[in-house]
Amino acid sequence: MSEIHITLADGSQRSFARGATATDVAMSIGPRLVKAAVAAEVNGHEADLNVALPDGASVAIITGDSDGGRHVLRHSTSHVMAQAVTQLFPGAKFSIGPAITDGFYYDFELPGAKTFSDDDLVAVDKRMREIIASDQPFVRSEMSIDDALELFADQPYKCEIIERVRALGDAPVDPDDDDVGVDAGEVDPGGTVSVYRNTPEFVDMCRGPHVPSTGKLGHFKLMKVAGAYWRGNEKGPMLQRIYGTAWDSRAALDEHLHRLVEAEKRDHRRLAVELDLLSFPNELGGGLAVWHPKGAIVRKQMEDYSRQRHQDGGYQFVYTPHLANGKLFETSGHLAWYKDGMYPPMEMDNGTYYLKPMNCPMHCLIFRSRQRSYRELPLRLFELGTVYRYERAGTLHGLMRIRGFTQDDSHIYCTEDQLQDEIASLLDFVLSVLRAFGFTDFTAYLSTRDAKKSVGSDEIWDKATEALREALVRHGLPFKVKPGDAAFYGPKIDIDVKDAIGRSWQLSTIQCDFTLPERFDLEYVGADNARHQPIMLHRALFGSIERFMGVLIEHFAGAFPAWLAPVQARILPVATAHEAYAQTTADALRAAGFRVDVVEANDQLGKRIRSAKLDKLPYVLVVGDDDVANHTLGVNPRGGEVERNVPVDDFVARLGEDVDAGVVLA
RNA sequence: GCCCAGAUAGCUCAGUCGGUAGAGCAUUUCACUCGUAAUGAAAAGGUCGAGAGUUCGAUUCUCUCUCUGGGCUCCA
Repeated sequence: MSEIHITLADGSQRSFARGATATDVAMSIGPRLVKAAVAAEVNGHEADLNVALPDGASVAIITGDSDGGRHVLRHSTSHVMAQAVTQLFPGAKFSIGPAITDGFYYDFELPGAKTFSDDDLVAVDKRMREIIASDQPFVRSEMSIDDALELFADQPYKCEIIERVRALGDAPVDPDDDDVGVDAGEVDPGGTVSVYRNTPEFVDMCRGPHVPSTGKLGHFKLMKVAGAYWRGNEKGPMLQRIYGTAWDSRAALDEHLHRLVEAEKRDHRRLAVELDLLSFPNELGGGLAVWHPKGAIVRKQMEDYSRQRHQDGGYQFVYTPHLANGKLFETSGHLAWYKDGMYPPMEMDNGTYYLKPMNCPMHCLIFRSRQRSYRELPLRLFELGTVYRYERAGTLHGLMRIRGFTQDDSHIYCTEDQLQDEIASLLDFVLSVLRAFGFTDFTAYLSTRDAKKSVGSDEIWDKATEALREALVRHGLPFKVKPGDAAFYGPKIDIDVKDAIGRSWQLSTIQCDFTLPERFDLEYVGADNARHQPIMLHRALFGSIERFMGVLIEHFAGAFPAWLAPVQARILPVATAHEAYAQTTADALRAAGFRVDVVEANDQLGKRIRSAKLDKLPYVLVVGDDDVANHTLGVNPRGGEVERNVPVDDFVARLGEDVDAGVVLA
């Protein structure tokens, strides 16, 4: 038999000479496909284009413009980078170099503990392009573990990976297991090791597949150098990581780089300064922000809305102090678990005080302040509570990760019977509030126990986890599980939202807690006149006001909807003669409840309009002779066309509608 | 906390191979009074992040610290 039969992706069958490869299959379809092909899927498994196909195989060609294809391009490019680095820095050890979202990285240890500089990056880039120009083949071979250990004898990280996989033996590899997942991509645990050789000198261990030759690559850019711990272990060696991005075409690469530039323009740290919303003065210390008047207006709108919704939702408002005796946090367990994350103690003559890192212990004290009846449950305590956490220096990030912040924090005490309903209605509440701020795309996560980082019995954890899971199922909100991601006191549901340019942010959290009620000896008198322990839910919708503000700034790119905008309309008199009318009109709009300012005619109109547009105001209003005569406005809406001769009353109604439309009480 | 890169006017940045600094925008003033994205002129604005060291002299070189950016780790 000299022919083999191949089934293509569309279901059709073709015959090829024995020994035919996926490249031959692609060639039989068309030359453009050959050019675009980077790998193949053979019987459901990714494979190199140039391996001989078995008879009867199902073959799909993977092209560079698919997700799988880009993955192959990126992974192959990372090999090229490793080769470039080992050429430029003889003696460099390389560890792992996977494809990641939008790109790839490779971790190195350079001889003499050298670190990469930006100049080195330029040199690496140049050498990579030489390697690509020389069109080296990626030649796959397989060998025994012992042979691989010998081949990589001078590459300790590779040897460590091989040894680890050998230690696993034939045990099935769980790609979600952090301890093996990284290595699993590099080595086949079946007892053999596959390697890809580009040159007599450069060979890397890899499961593949790869492009047939380096000539297929080239649309890449090295992005940055970073330190990264070997195997993610903080106690282990710090390797040098180079990140790059790679695409199937110049256009796709350029588009990606353009997206990065656009995302940078939305950066809340930049917009916060440009729009005069808030700042992070060095004098305050790291991770602490001050809110300027314009930012404070946005914040007040957020807070007012939040308070209104909580009031409507049956919450009771409370206030608690910013610091407390350390005994409180011993009782709660926070000192035992998070002392490093708390600001250091203040030794006073009557005890040791700490800034509060959480509001929950104080809310528990409120619950405990008197005997509680089952008739009071669910008891929902709400506070915009400001907390302080000493986040490690390297982790701070604008408003997103900050040391002093205010949570829209609530603790709900309820009976076991009420738990399901409470969580389910809470999910409705969360999504409804988030929708009011313009978010429509949500992802829920259920975080489960990490036995090493938690307190409480298995029974309690199981009960709490099931309650959350059941509520998610009942609610119909799709969710994913994050194993071991729970807080120390209980499992949680996190809600991520997608912003206007598709990035995900974790905002809301609902946490189930059997532990604090126990630690604080909380109890209520039930209908049976006996004492029972309530269950406690922790929840925040914004997460923190600061972080939510940061997300809003980036989501709206600083162009807040009318109900949130610090200035809703700016009136520009065409000339000084129109200023009195401008002021009168501004007063009328203010009387109608709007935030309006006037910029006098000291500069040209065009310049003032430009300035107002850069401030991203919802409306710019121009008033001249006609308007003074007719009690009208020129209306220049953000993102719309200029309208002339709009009666003031009409505009008042219109702005009112805009504002109302922003607060949909869904 | 770890690796790398930074910190110069309110903002964005240039510059000084060691001799105490400059632009644009913003601000103020003057002129212009203009109908939808940058009028012109002038003025003012900086102990060049902080401290120490080397030096006749440090914003510049060295060290430490603080803060920032990108990662890693962490995130109650």
